[in-house]
Amino acid sequence: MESSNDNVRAQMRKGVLEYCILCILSQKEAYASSILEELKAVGMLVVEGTLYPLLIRQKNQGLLSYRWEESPQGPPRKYYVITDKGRAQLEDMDSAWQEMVQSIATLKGNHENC
Amino acid sequence: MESSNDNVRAQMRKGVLEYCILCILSQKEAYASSILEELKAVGMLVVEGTLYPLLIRQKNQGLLSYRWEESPQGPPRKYYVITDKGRAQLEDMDSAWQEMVQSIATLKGNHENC
DNA sequence: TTTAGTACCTTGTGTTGCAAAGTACCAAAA
DNA sequence: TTTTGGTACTTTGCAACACAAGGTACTAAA
Repeated sequence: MESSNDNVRAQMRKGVLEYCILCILSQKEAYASSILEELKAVGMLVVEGTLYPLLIRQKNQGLLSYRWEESPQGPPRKYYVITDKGRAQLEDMDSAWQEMVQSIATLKGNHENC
Repeated sequence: MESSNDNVRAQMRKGVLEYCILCILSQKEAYASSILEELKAVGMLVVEGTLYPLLIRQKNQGLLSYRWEESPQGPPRKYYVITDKGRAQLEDMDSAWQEMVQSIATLKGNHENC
């Protein structure tokens, strides 16, 4: 049996990834592989099969757009760009995240033994 | 179209609810309705159809056990109790949660405009 | 021409939260 | 007694999601 630890983290990541993507793209344009690198750098491991459908979903929702750009090496890259609608959603998610952090802090405060 | 805000929060809750339940039960035994009240009190709104299957899952995983107790009014209550295995998992989730909070803080640090 | 590296995409599976509806116990009112 | 309302637990069907695995395509070097 593998460590249950991995599964715990995988479950917690759900629903937060979309927030991370918008956060990254709010600063600068990026293509999928570079986003994967950035997430990996902060300890949020994600795989391609998760990220690509997520980017496509966010594009279809109007949160992102993209443009193609030549790569110095290899096939062209699809650079994603956050839209105004995406920035608005990011603000919503920012509030939602902070509220959730607060909720759990309160729960832990009520139950010191956590 | 309804506020996208609700959906944002619903998505973020995923994977964190299990953590909240263990946190609440780590302090004292509780039955489903009282857990719902406590979650509502800290702003983590959940409905019955979510909580009951979750409790059953955790019980089947050996994280919880339960006992029946008479109610002063109405049908008997199913009091859930955290097990040693549940406490171990709670420690894992505690680490996982803190790491995720840190990851997002780092992402936001890298991108001040978030 | 073949190989290696980079990049993007799709399919199938299992898990999960939720809405909605159902079952059952109890006590007070009709 | 029967009905009503409150409390509590359960189940079913659905949609969204992360992920594993496999696939396609472009480029350049061997």
